[in-house]
Amino acid sequence: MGIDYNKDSELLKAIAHPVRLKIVKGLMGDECSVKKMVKVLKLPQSTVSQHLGILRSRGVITPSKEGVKTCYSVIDERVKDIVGIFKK
Amino acid sequence: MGIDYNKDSELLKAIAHPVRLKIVKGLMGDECSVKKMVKVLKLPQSTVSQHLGILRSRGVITPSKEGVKTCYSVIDERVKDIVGIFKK
DNA sequence: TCGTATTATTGTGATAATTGGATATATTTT
DNA sequence: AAAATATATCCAATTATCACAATAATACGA
Repeated sequence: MGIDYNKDSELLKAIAHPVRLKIVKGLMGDECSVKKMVKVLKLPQSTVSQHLGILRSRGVITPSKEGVKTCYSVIDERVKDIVGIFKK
Repeated sequence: MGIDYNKDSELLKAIAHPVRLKIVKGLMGDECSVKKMVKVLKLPQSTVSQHLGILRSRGVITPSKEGVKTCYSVIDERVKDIVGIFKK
C-alpha cells in the first residue's frame, strides 16, 4: 500500500537531471524525434541517446518507430504530474 | 515562468534516494527527532545526519531545536505534493 | 546491395554520491 | 566542571553518474 522507496526513488532519479527533465518537459506536449532533440538541446547525439535510454529503461518514456526516425513520448503518469508541479 | 531545469532537478535529486524519500515521507505527518529516525531507519547516526544535511541544504526540511534534540519538518510544498503523488 | 540517415551501444576518464567510523560541537544533567 | 546525550562534521574507501568520441545497428531509398 505505501511507497516503494527503492522503486520510486529510481523514478525520481530518472528525471533528477537537468537534461532529462528538459526532455520530459518537452515531450509532455507532443512526441518528438531524437534528431530534433539533439538539435534543440545542442548536445552530442550519443549524450542525448544515453539520457533517453535512462528514461526508457525506467519506464518514463516509450519509443515508436516512424521510418528511420524514433519518436518518444511520456507514458508515466506520475512523472507527468511531477512536471506539472514544477510548471505552477 | 517556465521550469528552472537546474534548480528543479537539484530538488528532485534531494529526494531521489530511498533513505531520503523515506525520511521525507515520515516527516510529512509530524516532525521527528534525529534520534528517532536513526532508530527507525536502522542506519548509523552519521549516515542519517548526512542525508538530513542534504535535505536541509536544498530547502526540503528545516530543523527546530527542542532542548538537546533537533526536530525536522518538511517545508517545501512541491516536495509534499510529489510525495503525495507516490502515495496514491 | 550500396549508401545514407537515424539512433543505440560501448569504452573510458572525470566527477560526484554514498557509507560509516572517528571526531567535534553543543546542550543538559548531576 | 565533568559526564552524558544528541547531532553535525570530517575523512577515506567504494560505488555511481556523467559526458562524449568511436563504433555498431537499423531502416529506408536508389
